[in-house]
Amino acid sequence: MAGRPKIYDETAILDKAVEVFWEKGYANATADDLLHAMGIGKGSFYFAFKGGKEELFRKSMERVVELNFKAIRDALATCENPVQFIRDFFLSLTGNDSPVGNKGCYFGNALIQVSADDSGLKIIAAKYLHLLEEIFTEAVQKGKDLGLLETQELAAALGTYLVNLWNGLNVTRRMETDQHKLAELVRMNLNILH
Amino acid sequence: MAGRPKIYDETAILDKAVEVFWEKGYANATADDLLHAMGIGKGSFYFAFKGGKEELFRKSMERVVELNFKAIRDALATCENPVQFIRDFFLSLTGNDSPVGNKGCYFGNALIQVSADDSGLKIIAAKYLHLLEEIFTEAVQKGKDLGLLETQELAAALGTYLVNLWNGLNVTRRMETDQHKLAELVRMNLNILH
DNA sequence: TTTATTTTGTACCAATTAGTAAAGTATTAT
DNA sequence: ATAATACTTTACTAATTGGTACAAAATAAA
Repeated sequence: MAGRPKIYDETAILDKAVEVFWEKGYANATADDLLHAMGIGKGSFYFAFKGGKEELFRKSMERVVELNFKAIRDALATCENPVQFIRDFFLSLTGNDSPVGNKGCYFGNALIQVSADDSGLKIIAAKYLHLLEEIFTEAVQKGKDLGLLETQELAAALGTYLVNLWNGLNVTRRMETDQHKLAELVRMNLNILH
Repeated sequence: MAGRPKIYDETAILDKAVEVFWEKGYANATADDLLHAMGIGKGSFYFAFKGGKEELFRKSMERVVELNFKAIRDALATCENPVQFIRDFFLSLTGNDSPVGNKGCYFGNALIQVSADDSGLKIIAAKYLHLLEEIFTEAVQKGKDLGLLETQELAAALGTYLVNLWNGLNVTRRMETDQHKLAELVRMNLNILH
């Protein structure tokens, strides 16, 4: 295999694209915004991402799953108290220093920002949110198996509950900056884990 | 006051604009889309809405509040069981025939779709979501006053809880089409009203 | 060194964007 | 009728959009 070598790191520029999409939203992020942030020219871009903006966004979603969801799943797999982990996870969302910030959920945003004709992207975003739901469900099941939960609710139902809480918080955070109210809101919701 | 009379009904074309914004999203709705749906020319449009798309959206938000939130508030004011009203309200969101459909919340959508530089619109959208929160809070307070609720939680905290549920459902509906799961999700959330 | 292969930079393009300018039309007040 | 006002139509513009074409450049293999 011969040929001129790439002068950029594929995942590095993908991370830059993620930043732009997350900050500006899918519809508002222009090709120029993205190219500038990625630091590559049009030729390189359309060579690497033949599908243009849509393909870039698809790959950026994969990257976000890789970076964020896998990390959560791994942490849950190794931690000894998955229920406490979930509590801490949601409470951390109420702070100013939240990893999510006020940028919201990458996939929830996508579901709302992507135009109707790009329904393929929406389906993928929904799929990844279902993955998050599964992660929550597994954590709850593990908590039950360990005898940390006495609730009669099914683990799957609680997984749905938690992904809905996640979806809600990512919107509510944008209308409500009072951290105490947010923390109180999370506390009330987490009462379901008993 | 003299002058050529308008040949269209101001609120009628506003309703058309609401449809387009709700269907396509703020960023994806082009001036052409809007003008075509409203059935007026550019001249008339920029005459009636000097601020262009942004002003149109601001007025469209007012219109949605007028049509939707005021109706909820009025219904709550006259109904005899506000708690049951809230239960019915949320359960109705889980059906296919939901008034919200899969278009989501006009204001939640706005918070996520509007670009960062249009922060004025976001502030207004957040304000209207706070209005919804107040409506929920009042309903809960009324339920408490009537002795329909024995919970120790404050009405305001429950109002926040309910607006967060609203925000969550409007996203979760887009990833989860199974109505039974949605109904179960709502049931679990409404257990907090006891 | 030549050739094949892969990547990059530049110039270009057609379509669409939001928005303006201005001439013309329909009405009321005088 | 005439003038003042309020609205509409049409044509235009300047900028930006995503995307393409293609020659030049950088490398590995022959």
